[in-house]
Amino acid sequence: MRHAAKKAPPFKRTSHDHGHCVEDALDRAETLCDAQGARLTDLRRAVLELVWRGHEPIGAYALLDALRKTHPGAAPPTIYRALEFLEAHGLIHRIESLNAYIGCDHPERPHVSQFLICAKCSTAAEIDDPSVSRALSKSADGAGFAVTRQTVELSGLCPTCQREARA
Amino acid sequence: MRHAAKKAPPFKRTSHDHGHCVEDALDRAETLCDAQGARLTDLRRAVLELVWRGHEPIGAYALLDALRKTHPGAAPPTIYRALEFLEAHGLIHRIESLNAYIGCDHPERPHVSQFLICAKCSTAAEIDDPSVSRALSKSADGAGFAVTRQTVELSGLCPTCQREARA
DNA sequence: AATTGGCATGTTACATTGTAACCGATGCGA
DNA sequence: TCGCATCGGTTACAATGTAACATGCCAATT
Ligand SMILES: [Zn+2]
Ligand SMILES: [Zn+2]
Ligand SMILES: [Zn+2]
Ligand SMILES: [Zn+2]
Repeated sequence: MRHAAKKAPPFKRTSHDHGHCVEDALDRAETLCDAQGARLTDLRRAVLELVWRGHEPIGAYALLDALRKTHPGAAPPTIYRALEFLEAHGLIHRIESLNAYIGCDHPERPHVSQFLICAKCSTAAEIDDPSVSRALSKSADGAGFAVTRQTVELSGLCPTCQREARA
Repeated sequence: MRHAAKKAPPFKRTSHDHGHCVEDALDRAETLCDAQGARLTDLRRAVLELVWRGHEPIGAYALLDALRKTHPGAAPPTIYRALEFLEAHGLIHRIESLNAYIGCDHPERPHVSQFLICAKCSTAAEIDDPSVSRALSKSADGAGFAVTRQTVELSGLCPTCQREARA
C-alpha cells in the first residue's frame, strides 16, 4: 500500500516500506508514460527515482549531486530538463516556496498541487481537497479569471513536530 | 527582468488614479507602522513606493536598479532587508511563483496571501476569499497541521487578456 | 558629557538557483 | 539515404538570495 495514496490523514508516514514505495512510483510512471506515448528514458527515470528516494522536497542541485554518482557528466541543464519533463507529465510537483521538487502521490488523475509543508522536519504532504479546489475555482470564476496553474502551499508544523515542540 | 508594457489596464481596476493609489498606500503604511511601533525609515518607504509604482509584481533586482537612482550605494542586502521588513509588517506580499513582490491591498487587517496572476500582462489581483481560507483551514485541521503561512497563487489569464486572445 | 547597547545601513564576497545557445548522437519515417 | 525531431552533452552565464563584518546613529543610562 502506498503510504499517502489514502486520502485520510496525510501525515501517517511514521513507518512505511519506502523501498516498495519508490518502486511503485517508478512502475506507475512507466505505465503512465507508456499510455501517453511519453518517453521515460533512463536519465528521466533515474531522476524520478532520486526524487522519490528521500520522500521529501529536494532541490535541483541536491538531485544533481546525487545523479552524478551514476551519470558523472550531468550538468545543471541535465537535471532541469528531466525535472521539466517529469513535472509536465504530472509525475512530480515543484514546491515554489522551497525551490524544490517532490514526487506526486497520484499522478494518474489530473489534479492541482496542494501541499502541507512542515517547517521543522521538511515533510510535505500532498492534499487534494475538492472543497479547496471548488472554492478557488469559484473565486477565480467570479473574477472572470481563467486558471491554468494552481499553487497552494501551507507551511507550518506537522502533528509530530507539534508534539515534540510541546514536550 | 520582465517588466512588460504596463499599457495593459490593471486587472479588475480598469483605469485608476495610480498616483493617488501610491500615495494612499504610503500613508496607510505610515499609519500602520506608527501604530505598531515599527520604523518606516526613508529607505524602507522608498522601497515600498517603488513596489507600488508599477502596481504589478516586481523582482528584487529590478527594485534595486530603481532604488539606485535615489540611493546610489544600494546593494542586494539593502533591498532584501527592506523587503523583509515590509513583508513582515504585511505591507507587501512575496509571490513565490514569480520570485517577485507586490504591494498589499489591505494591510490593516490580517489576512493570507492569495493571488490571481495573469501570465500575459503580469498583473496580479489580490483576492481574500474567506471560503478559500475556510476550506484550507479545515483541510489543515483535518490533518492536524498547524499552519503558519499560506501561499495561494493561481496563474492564468485575466479577463482582458482572454478577450484579446479570442480576438 | 560620556558610555553603552540596539538597530539600521554600508560593504564585500559568495552561495544558490536557473537558462541560453550550440553541438553531436540517435532513431525513425519519407 | 536523407531529412527531421528528440534527447542529452557542454560551456558559459544570468538571476536570485545570504553570510559576515564594519559603520553610523540615536536614545537611554550612568
Ligand atoms: Zn515512502
Ligand atoms: Zn514535522
Ligand atoms: Zn494583502
Ligand atoms: Zn492579463
